[in-house]
Amino acid sequence: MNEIPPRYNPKDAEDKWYAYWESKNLFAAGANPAKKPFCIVIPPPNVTGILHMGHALNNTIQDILIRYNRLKGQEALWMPGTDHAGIATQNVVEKTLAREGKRRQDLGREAFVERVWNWKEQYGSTIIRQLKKLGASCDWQRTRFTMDADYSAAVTEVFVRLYDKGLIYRGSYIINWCPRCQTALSDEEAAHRQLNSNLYYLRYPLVDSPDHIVVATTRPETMLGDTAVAVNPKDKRYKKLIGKDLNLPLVNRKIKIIADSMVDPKFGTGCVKVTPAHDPNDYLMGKKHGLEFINVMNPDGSMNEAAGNYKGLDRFAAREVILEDLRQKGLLEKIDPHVLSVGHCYRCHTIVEPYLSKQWFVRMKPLAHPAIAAVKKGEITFYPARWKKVYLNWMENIQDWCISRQIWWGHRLPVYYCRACQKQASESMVNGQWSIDKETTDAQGVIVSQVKPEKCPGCGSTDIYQDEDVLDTWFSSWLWPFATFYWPNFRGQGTGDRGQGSLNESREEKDLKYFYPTSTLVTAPEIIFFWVARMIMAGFEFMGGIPFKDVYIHGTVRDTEGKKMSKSLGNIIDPLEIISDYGTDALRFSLISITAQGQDVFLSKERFEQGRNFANKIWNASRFILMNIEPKFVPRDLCVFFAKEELSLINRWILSRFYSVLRDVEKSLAAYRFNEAATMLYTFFWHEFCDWYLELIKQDIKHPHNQLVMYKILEKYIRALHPFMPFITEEIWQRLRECVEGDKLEGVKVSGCQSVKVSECQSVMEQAWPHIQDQIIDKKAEKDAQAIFETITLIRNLRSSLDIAPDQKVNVSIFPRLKSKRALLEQNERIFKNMAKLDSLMLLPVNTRPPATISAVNADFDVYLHFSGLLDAGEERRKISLRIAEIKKYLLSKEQRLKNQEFVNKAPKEIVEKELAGLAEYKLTLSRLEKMQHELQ
RNA sequence: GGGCUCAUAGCUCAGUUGGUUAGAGCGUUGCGUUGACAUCGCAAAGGCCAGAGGUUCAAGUCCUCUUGGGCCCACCA
Repeated sequence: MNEIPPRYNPKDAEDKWYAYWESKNLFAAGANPAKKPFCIVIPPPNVTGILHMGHALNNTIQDILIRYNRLKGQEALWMPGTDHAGIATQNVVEKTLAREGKRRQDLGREAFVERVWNWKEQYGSTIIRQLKKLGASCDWQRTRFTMDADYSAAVTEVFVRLYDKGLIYRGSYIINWCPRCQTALSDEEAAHRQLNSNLYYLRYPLVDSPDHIVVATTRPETMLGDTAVAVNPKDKRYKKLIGKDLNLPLVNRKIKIIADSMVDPKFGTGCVKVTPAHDPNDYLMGKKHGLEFINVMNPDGSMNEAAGNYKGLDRFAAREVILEDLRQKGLLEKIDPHVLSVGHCYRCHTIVEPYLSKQWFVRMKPLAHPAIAAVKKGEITFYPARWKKVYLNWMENIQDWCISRQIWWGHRLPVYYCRACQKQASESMVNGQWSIDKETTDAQGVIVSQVKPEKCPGCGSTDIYQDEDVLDTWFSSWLWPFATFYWPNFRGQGTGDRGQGSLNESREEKDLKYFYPTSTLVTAPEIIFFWVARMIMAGFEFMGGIPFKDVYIHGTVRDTEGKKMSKSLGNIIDPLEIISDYGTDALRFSLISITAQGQDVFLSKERFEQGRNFANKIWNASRFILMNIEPKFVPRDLCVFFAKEELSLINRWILSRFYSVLRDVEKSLAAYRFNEAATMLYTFFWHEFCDWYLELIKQDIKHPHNQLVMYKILEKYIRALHPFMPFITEEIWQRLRECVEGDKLEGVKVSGCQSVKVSECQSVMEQAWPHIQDQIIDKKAEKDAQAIFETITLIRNLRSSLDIAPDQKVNVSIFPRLKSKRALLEQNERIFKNMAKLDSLMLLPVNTRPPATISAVNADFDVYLHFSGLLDAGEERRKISLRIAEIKKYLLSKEQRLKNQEFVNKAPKEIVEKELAGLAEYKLTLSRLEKMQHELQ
């Protein structure tokens, strides 16, 4: 046999097997009526994306689900792709332009977009390559991009349909404006953060009186756009001032004092300056009271003409100058420190400005309705369940969605205008149909059409131009679960090769029918509003039903301080570096085993050592087995073998343990408790299979029973571990296959529904997840073996307390307290001798301490270790009385419990019986200990 | 203002519907390296489960409050 190195080298295995899987097309999936579908759509990473720990966690979870369900015999499709990420990508390309000293305006729109495409072609697949390094088993041939022609067509069609239904409208409102990106943002894109700021108290003089009133504001620069001051109508302090005129300082504009119940008399001075063009509340008041809307800022955040002397100053510079000017005029009453939460652009972190502008919106309430009902009814389940509440709370208070962006990279709105008649047109048109009443506020003269109209349907002019804006990136992402299947304009005709159905049905259409709704969506909590909620709404609106059944929300990856890992904080741990240092499997396993359901993950580099060490352990155990498999070994069918042969306790024990663990792993995976599944697999392999089983059979490794069982457990275990650690399991599986080549391996090939010999499988990926064999689970064997192991540990403990060298043999006498346990010792004498390094094991006929021994007891046995030298009787007595005190404590608690009539009456029978059995056991142990102590007197 | 979440061993965290003596990894202590593995083995030490009440035969687990972290939402001038 080939030499196997004593250390697992991930680099050797990873690229090799990934290429192998791809070359065998093992990730591909398609409509297959013979199987049940299992589908996950990837949360499409930004094309500008670089793999970070959040991706690593997110995609590891998805890959585990996909690989697990694939092994379980489902048609498992993991749909991959990337997101064009409008603002983010535009920013990246603008930065590269800046290095050449250019701005996008220097190139012009067309050339700039061309440039972004070039950038995408060159760098856009970085994240895909990195996902492959992670082992992601996506069906890469299906890789989609949200700006692909087909996908864009879906986006356009959705816009037109919603407009046609009256669910999209254009209007002037206060939106979140990023002065750096110079675009509108949705409410979700303006991330609120606490800021230590000030509350400025300004004096506004009354026109007909020497008095003034005081307003409190956090943004004094907006006072230039004030067109009123509002007080609460019930506020006695100001009642008589309502309707009076004020002289707005610095601007010398006459503004009125108005009354509005929106004003909170308890905040500040109870007087609010009203700036309808720069604040959402003021906007509402402005509408209500017919105030003037004065915009004092340019799109870049500098002050405009309306700001008079302050024109050209940046908003924050203007703030300082205005405050100083007010101070000099004695109009700045005071400044109080004030904490407030301020919106920041989620792409560039600039403070957003509430800004009045004309934008496009989606009316959300009608869309939300079925999406709320679906989650309430349990059609969609959130894991962990608490996110359901968060989702519902948001959905029930949903606001209209601002979808237009003033950038260049993205899907352009399918909205056109006629230069010749736009001013006159009073109607809007959708796809050639004029409609009059759209309930839209500001849509006159609008032509909404999937393709650019050749001439104006109103006046016949050909002077038609398209709206400059593009759509919010999420306006394309929300279609991801079905637009990735080429909805609604399926391409090919009758090309489906696996499914049945109409000949005219394209392969894509069949796939969509087969895989939709998808199975599970795996994502992070911060995406629930951006994406999850909107996908559910889009699912109902366009597909008539839910887009996925389960939503698994995992935690956020943080550093050891609890801070979110981010490049700007400089606290990232690069997954690729971990892969390079420890291997992909180590990265995956470590990540998954520390991610309790939905809890945030606090990461340090050391955490990955556990995964690396585990991989190495698996490697060496496999190496040991491969080195010890007999050349003529035939891997017979385990179940047949088990039924026919009389197996030793140890073999029955490990087989039972394997299937017990497997059952628990399945349960945990079904409940999305990945860490639990990983930990169970880890503990079983390391601490049961390696520490005990392999050590136990070492002496007799050529025995055919041991040969078969060790081989079978390893081979099955490898299959069960594969979803978690795909590379090392493939490497070992291939070596096992090689080692028993020519023989019929047990198992069922996954593809197709026919049973196929494993020897025909070319990868562990084609194998089936091990089938649980209930008849092999043997709780009695597990308990007996446990008793033996505990006793061996007890003897080792005694040896250790006497500093007996590990290789020095000793003699032990044991008294079994119950006759029924005697056979355990007799039949497994060899095990004791090997594992505890015994010269002899004597079974005591009577319970009397042999001379020159130290003792210990457990639930079943009294153990005496013979040694040469003098017994320190005092020390021995001390040990025993400690133990007696301990046992008495337990005994007492049990006695009290059992004395309690209510416990006996109300507790379930099994619990009471357990307590009774425990009581008897402790009594027996106690009497033994007391006798021992007596003998020592 | 509303909601969520966390507090368990020196550190980082598990602990499913309440049920014997609360677990893991790392770290610590002692012993051990000619054949699977020192990325290892054997043995050990280490916990009033944040605090206070309550429900229950039974609470780390359920309820209420308190203290101290973290997060999210809201039209906090």
